[in-house]
Amino acid sequence: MVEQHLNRVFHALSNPTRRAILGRLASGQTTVGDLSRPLPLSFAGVSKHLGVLERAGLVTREARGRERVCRLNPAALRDAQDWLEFHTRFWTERLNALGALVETGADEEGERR
Amino acid sequence: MVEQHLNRVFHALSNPTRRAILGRLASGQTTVGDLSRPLPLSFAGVSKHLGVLERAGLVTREARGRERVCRLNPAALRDAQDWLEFHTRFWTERLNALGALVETGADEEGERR
DNA sequence: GTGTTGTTCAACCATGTGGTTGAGGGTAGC
DNA sequence: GCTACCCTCAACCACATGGTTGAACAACAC
Repeated sequence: MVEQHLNRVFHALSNPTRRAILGRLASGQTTVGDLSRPLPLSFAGVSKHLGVLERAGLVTREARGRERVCRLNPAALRDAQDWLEFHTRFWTERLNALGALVETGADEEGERR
Repeated sequence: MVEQHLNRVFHALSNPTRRAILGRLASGQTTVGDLSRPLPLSFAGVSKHLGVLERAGLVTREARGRERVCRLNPAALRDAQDWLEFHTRFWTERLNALGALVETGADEEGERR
């Protein structure tokens, strides 16, 4: 269900630490260790954040020896971006149309009473 | 601070009820009552959600008599959309570049060890 | 005035979140 | 084998979230 996916992606993005992790990952794949080194967080804390990002489909973790290599998956942002793009465009057009209506004397408020 | 704003917007969008409210609001301004009527939620519950959306700057509430009229503010989506657009583009380009590197025999993994 | 309606607020509850610590499982190095 | 390292998991804590109910307030209707 796409709704569920949107929930997860938006929630994942709502945390600055997780956005930082994504930013870090954008400059290349890394291990969990490298990822957590600069963060003011415990190892396990970072691992939890990665879990959230992974459940949202934004990153993948893959075992390589005793390390875990983390990679970005930009495709997972697609749904969220589509949602935002559609709605900003749609809303803006609607609001412009309403503005035009008001200017011509019609009263939009009647629509909802 | 834009970080703070992103937190709030993404968090506001991470809830399906709130996205439904936004969708409903896209077809015209409404009162809190009209908004909560079709939702399987108490009046106060909807009011709380509106508080979250308002703090994120996504909607505005304005008193009109004893009612509160809710309106969309599409501009507040701008930051979130910009963030997403920049990152999807940036990530995708990076990943394509890495793919090209790998194909030419260079090993990107050396970058982070 | 009284009563009704629209809305918020405060208090509460269950659950989720972001963080910690400590234990433990694999893997690498010797 | 042993030890050291990378990482996850389970348990815990404080606090936020999403929901409820009931009280309160402001404005309309009479």
